[in-house]
Amino acid sequence: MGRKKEISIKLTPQRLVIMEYLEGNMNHPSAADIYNAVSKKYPTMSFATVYNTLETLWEKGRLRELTIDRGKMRFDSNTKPHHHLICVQCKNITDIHRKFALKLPEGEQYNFDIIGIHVDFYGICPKCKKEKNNNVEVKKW
Amino acid sequence: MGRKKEISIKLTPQRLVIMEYLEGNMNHPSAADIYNAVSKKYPTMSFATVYNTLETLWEKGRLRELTIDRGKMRFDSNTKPHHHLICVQCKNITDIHRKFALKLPEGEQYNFDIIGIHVDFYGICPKCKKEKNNNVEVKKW
DNA sequence: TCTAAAGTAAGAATAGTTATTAATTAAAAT
DNA sequence: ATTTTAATTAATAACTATTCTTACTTTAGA
Ligand SMILES: [Mn+2]
Ligand SMILES: [Mn+2]
Ligand SMILES: [Zn+2]
Ligand SMILES: [Zn+2]
Repeated sequence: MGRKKEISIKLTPQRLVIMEYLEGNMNHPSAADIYNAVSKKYPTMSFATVYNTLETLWEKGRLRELTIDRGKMRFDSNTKPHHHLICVQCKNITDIHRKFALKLPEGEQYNFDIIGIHVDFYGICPKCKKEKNNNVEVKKW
Repeated sequence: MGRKKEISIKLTPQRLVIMEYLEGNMNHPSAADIYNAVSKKYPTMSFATVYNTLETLWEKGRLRELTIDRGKMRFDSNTKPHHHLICVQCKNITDIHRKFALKLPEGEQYNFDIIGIHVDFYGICPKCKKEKNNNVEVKKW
């Protein structure tokens, strides 16, 4: 199942600082999150380089792209198969590593070659439950 | 579980033609898909009206918004709880109505109020498997 | 029928992402 | 160690999807 390709890319300082930031990062950052963080360590970093590096890492199987968040991509350096718990209010994303028994129903219309299964749990996280602006409005999920 | 609110909105011709297009539509169209289709029946339709109507229908619980597709929202007029089978090549989305037994692991960090669970199966659909440009490149999933 | 609140259309504005290109650089070849 | 070259970077333009603004129009209730 592991389609991990050889990681043979030029090791530029820009790529190294981005990879260091992503290593073990559990926050599922957006491209802007990554740019803001790595700019501190490497001030001439450009947005294009962040996107290029993310693309390269994805191609090499070192990164997962999440389409969970409305309007922007989120990136996941945890490439082990896992699922997510998403707070619809603060958009926090938590990993769930339990494996679920999920089988497609039989049927000709389902004759897919399956390459991945993602389970998304949507809800309100404990932190958001506590806050006063709790019931203001939960928009868009 | 059904938080279906009263559908009390002004019945404008624009809304009626959009609702008619969505009624029973299994294609999970984007806003542009909807605009292109309803413009034929109602040529002065504007993009803003499409977005406004989709927003209203969503607020009334008559529409589900899918974040499955990179870069653009897809809309689902089937509001019954169900899951999806997504072709990573042609981006076709098929409904799966089987209900799966999915429980969050116990643990304080998982103390969410769960409001929805979505399972996404990713793969290559039968049609795309047949086509010659099959192995050109499967980008982005 | 009258009125007020709500909705529409056109287009400007914004956000996120991708494309372009000249200059730079990592790493392979000598 | 130097040269070579193909890959990478930074700046910024372009693009796509979505949201905002505003003057005008319309629905639905009084
Ligand atoms: Mn994750
Ligand atoms: Mn569906
Ligand atoms: Zn939260
Ligand atoms: Zn397909």
